Amino acid sequence: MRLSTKAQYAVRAMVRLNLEQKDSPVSIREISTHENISLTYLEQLFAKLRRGKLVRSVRGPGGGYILARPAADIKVDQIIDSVEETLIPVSCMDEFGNCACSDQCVTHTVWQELGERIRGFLSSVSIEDLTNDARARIHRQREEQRKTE
Amino acid sequence: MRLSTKAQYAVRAMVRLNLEQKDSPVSIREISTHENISLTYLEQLFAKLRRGKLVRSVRGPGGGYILARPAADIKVDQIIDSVEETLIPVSCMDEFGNCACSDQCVTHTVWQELGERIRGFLSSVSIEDLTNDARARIHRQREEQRKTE
DNA sequence: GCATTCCTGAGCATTACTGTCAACTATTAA
DNA sequence: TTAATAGTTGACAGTAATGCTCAGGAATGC
Repeated sequence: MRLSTKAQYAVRAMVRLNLEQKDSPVSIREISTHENISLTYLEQLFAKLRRGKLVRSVRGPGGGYILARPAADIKVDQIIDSVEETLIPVSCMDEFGNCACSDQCVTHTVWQELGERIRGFLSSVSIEDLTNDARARIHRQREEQRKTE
Repeated sequence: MRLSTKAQYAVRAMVRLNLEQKDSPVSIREISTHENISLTYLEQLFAKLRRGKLVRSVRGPGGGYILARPAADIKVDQIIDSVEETLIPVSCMDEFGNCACSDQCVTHTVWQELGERIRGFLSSVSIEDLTNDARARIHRQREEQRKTE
């Protein structure tokens, strides 16, 4: 029951993009350095994020990526959808809860409800939330570092 | 974000065990037929369920497995734990929410909370619940079949 | 003792994941 | 126009996990 690193990377990259984004686009290289993710792999992920209309690309010198919408309007479940990771916990079921099993699954209900809870939670969390959270954590760590010095 | 079939099989097998269990033990063969799961594979799963103290085994002719506790006291998360599937969505985090990442994960919070929600939900669902649910579904299907005849 | 059932460990094919590589296209500064 | 920057695409390969089989062994009831 693990999220693929692809999905994790995508969320981290989006948060980082929002952290670094001021007025100008943020290059993939910058995100790669900060998050320690392979540059070529990030290219793949951002292609998908662009197709999912979560980011826009700016080409040419000084180019990079920018969020396509305000960070508060981008939810974690949308990011995961964009990189084509499913949030449905079993493979015999589609997104509407229909089950492909020939005879009735005796366990249908749990998985359906579980999927709904997972999506429900992830659709309630925005990039903005996570960015604020990250800022607070970075701040706290600096404070503690100062104390020990 | 898929549950392994191992975990799904284990839950289905437990529900089936409760469905078929009257006074005498239920053999793996019986469960295999009903749930259409390979017999030898089920043997592996039941070995783990036994180690997890969710079932007890009775050897010899007429033997099989019985639930180690009342069905209402066996929760789905315990079954999944027994077959060694994790409910933590990311690999850098342990069950207490401690993160192994060298620099701080900017996305730590979501995954931790998501994991807690998943476990919270699955620990609220018992084998008894699922069995009742399965009985109701079987009943409903029979009714509909009668109508179309 | 013999059939039935559980028990155990080794092994193996397939798939999915993670990432690299190489070539290409688009945009812009100079 | 040309060089530089940056994104775009598709093929592919190594690794790890998954899902499952097989071959035997051990306990038990009749």
